[in-house]
Amino acid sequence: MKAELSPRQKGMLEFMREFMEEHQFPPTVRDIQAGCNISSTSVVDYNLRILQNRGYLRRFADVSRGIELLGSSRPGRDVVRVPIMGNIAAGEPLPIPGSDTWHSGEMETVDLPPFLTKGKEHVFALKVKGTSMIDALIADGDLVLLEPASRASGGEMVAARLHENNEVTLKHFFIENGMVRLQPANPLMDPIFVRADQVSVQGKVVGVVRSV
Amino acid sequence: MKAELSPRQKGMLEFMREFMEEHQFPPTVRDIQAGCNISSTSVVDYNLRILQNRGYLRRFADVSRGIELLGSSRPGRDVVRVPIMGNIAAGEPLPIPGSDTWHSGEMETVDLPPFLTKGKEHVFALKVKGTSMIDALIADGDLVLLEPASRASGGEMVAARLHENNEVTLKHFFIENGMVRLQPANPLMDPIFVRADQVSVQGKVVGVVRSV
DNA sequence: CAGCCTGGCGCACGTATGTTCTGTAAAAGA
DNA sequence: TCTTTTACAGAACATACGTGCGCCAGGCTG
Repeated sequence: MKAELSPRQKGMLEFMREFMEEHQFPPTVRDIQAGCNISSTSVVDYNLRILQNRGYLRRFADVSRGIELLGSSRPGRDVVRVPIMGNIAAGEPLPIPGSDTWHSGEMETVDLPPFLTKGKEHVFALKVKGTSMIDALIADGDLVLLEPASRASGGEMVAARLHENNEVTLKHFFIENGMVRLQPANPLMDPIFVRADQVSVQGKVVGVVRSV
Repeated sequence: MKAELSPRQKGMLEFMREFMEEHQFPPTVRDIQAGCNISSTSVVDYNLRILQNRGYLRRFADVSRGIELLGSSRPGRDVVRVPIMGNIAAGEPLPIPGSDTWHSGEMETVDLPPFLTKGKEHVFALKVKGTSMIDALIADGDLVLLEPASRASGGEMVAARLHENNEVTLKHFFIENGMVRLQPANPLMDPIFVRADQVSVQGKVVGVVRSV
């Protein structure tokens, strides 16, 4: 089977994407025919069939506009809605979501590409206030994405609360013979060592988003 | 006009949203009829008409599945497709897009929430290799979002090429009596001063995305 | 009560739309 | 050369689907 797409097939794909941008339903066979200057509906059907076999789309038999665009070039659709639970700042407790606080209704949210949350459930976002996270390569105004967790395995970036001064900090988490090592993401900075009962994990960091 | 929606109308709205999650085309009148246990298509049409008048949706006459859901609960839609033009690493030139290289066809892309690009045109992304951008609070593997530019005004974060060693670096850009000051985002680190003809701006940084 | 809304029902009509059948012509094998 | 495959054309067919019409049951109002 040939790997290349004919120019007509490429044109049809592009037209279908543009069409779905404008309306939010797929075009009919005759829409494609008119939009791509094709003289017969059977030609559209013919090429649609090919595009389907190559995995560019799926068709539903006997369903009007029954075309489902597949593959990488499908805009929209794959976004994950993540709630912004509040702020994170030095010296303040982390607003961890209880299962009760989980109405996404009327809470501020962001739509993010799924590669940032990678299937993790209950990911939430916090807005960073201040520069106290700078050793985690996180600046003022950044959005950190967290996954609720109370334990962590070696090397994961976590939001850790130090009982001593009740501060929350973002560090890489290691356990080394009974002690916890909190390693800043910036290799130029020194790690912190604390007793395991003097630190508690509040969540795992799954991503950071910065808008300048 | 009554403000409340009848339970049947709410059910129809919910059904339509669920339907569009599953497929990516709107349901027909008869789909809604079956999905909401309504005994006649005309009832569906009747309530659809009401929902349209209240601004919950738009309908296209004589078009199968010609229903366009409006309002806040429309996920997807607002995403910006940004091409990933390549890598950015210390000592390597920046792959700046020419207008010829602008076919989004067959190029790797990411869908991002629009607050990251904020209306800027031709934004593109580069994947950071290595830790050379660490003074800009950018880690290995981060995705930096750039807007093509050859000039910058005071304080903007730019991708600047130093002619001396032909390195590209991300810094805040300032002009101070004929000299250019490149200020790292990390306030603990010292700025670089160079002659204006010894540096060229390659683009403005508009955002950073990190997936851990 | 007659009128007149609202909300619902069933049906049938017409068109919008997917599908298929019959050809044609150029390219590709053999 | 003959055959096969690819790509397209045109038309007819079958059905998916929106829409309009008539009707009915309650709840008002005069």
